Amino acid sequence: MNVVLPDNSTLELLDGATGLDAARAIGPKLAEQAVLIRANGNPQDLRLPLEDGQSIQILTTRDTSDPDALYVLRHSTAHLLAEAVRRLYPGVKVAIGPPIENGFYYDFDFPEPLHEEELDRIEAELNRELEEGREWTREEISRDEAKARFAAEGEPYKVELVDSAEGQITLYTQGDFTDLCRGPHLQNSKPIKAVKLTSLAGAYWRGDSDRPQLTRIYGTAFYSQKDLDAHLARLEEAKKRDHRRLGAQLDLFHLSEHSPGSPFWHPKGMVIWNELEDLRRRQNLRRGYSEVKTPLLYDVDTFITSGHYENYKDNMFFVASKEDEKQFALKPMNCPGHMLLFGSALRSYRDLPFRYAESSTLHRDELAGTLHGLLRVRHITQDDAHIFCSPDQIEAEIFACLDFAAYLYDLFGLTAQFELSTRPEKKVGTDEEWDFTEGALRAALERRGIEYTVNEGDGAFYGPKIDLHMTDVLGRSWQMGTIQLDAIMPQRFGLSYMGADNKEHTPYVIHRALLGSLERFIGILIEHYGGAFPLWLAPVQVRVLPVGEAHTEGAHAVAAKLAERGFRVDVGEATETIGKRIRAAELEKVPFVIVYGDRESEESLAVRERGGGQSHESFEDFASRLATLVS
RNA sequence: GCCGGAGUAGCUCAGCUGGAAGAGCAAUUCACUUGUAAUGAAUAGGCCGUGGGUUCGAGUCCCACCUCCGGCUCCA
Repeated sequence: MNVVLPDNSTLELLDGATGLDAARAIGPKLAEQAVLIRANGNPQDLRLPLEDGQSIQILTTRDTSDPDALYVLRHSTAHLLAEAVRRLYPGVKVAIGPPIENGFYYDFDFPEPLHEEELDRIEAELNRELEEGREWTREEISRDEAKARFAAEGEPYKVELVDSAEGQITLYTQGDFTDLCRGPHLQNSKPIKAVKLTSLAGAYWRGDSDRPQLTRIYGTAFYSQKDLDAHLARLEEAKKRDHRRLGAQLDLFHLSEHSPGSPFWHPKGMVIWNELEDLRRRQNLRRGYSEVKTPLLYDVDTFITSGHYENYKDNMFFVASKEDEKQFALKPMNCPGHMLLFGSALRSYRDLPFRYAESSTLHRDELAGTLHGLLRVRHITQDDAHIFCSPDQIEAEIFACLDFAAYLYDLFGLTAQFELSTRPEKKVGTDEEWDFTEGALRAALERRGIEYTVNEGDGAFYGPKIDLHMTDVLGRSWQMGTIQLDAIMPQRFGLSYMGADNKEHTPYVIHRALLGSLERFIGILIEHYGGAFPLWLAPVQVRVLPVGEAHTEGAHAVAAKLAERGFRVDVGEATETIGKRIRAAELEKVPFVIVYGDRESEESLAVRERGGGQSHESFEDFASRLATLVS
């Protein structure tokens, strides 16, 4: 048979030849260094046979940054970790250990709790295995045989995994450890040059919080120590951009134990907040939305009607009134308020769609362990809107939402990943309704040519949704915008409009937030810009520094003239050396610094840009340059 | 909520086997009057997260709680 090599040449092999055979046919050195084969683009174990006509690419220890090559390296390292743990902790049960982005993990059920300090000991044992060297062997066995084998070893998790595994059951063995595994794996442990166990965490078996919690050990591995060092250095750099660190450093916000999960916005943080609010208002106005304001507090009946009480009561804050028997709740979302608003008058099809916009304070009693700086809060502010429309208006409205989102994300140079979430188990409404709403969202994405992934069963209880996700500096994915199509809640609130046929019809509602939560969006922006905001968002846009006390008056005059033109400007008084004040401005990431001394005048200002560039220009030139930059 | 870790000055952190709470930066004052990333000196600043316990003696050891960090679960 023949296979095609990356240079398009053909390699002739015996029938049934494996990837390793192909490597050997090319050269012994290549065979030694081979870690994985890509057959028609798919990663495949070297031990598996090739097929006639396949195009193949052999990955070696030199493909140190190829994602597939790193995956196989880390997957094999995870198996070495399991071997080491089993040797050090008799009685431990092994669960599952896949490679992940930037590393791998392995889940164990330890007889005694494991503590972080013990990671060093495990890492040492793993390195000892590497020194001894390990070879992997692969075998295919029957399902029953595999179950019997793992049952005999006292590995109940593995037995369960065999039951749910699809296709041929394969085992990989190295040292005295055999694991149920689909592969692929390295030939031997020689390519593993650098290993680090990074952290310890609890993780529920099969991701189910009703099942036992296992101990997860995270680690990473590389083809060279240099790559590991670079990876760790990158992590350190990323931590410097962490919005929680920059938030304090730039004096934007803080969090307090007196109100966990609710940011205190400082004056400088509020500047950014208000710029985003202005942006939201301007764009909503331009796109036909109407600003509304609905209460923060509602009787519980409202949330029973909406269905939120049943689904989310554990995450709501309840409030008692001394005069009223009724119990109240702080709104965790705006939809019921907007439903009541729509239902407050008789509506005509001629007036549809209604686009109610409100950026209101919401409270959600999130579990303590899930709070995370600005990215997961209890006090949440969405740039929310609800569009009440007729069936024939749905498509155009969804298109408009997608375009609006694209406009906003482009403005910040952010790229979102789109996800379509479909009917969940706890859905309300009929399958026919869901077929319609899911179909409408899917069609909108496809007709706009947007790439998306599908999260089956991840929709809201009242409708499917398109979510826009962003990644933070440490690679964690967060939901930003969401566009949801709802056929259910308007029915539950008994909403209707009069149609052209003089009959009552139930409107559809599109729930949408595009920035998502203002808190979270600002958190993402802080990390995205590393605190160096573009001029229009910068809390202080220009700082004027008088060289000496004699220049104080002149500096204030320049500052006042800039403030008059609408720029955010302050003066760094001459109480310290000019060098120190410039340094402070750089650390605060102020976009422009004007040094004002004997040599300066309105005709010639000394302008320093963030990062160090210097120029001389007249006040008028500088002011018009700023005006261009913020527009 | 669950697993593991951490809470010492406004910030970043030291404080060993229990024996008189420290440094740098920031702040304040004084001197210097400054030219593009740190002038010098002095001063002030602490319920060592909170509550309980062990001890002659607790920042240090034990218990509970709170908050934060890394994950898991959850995220309308």
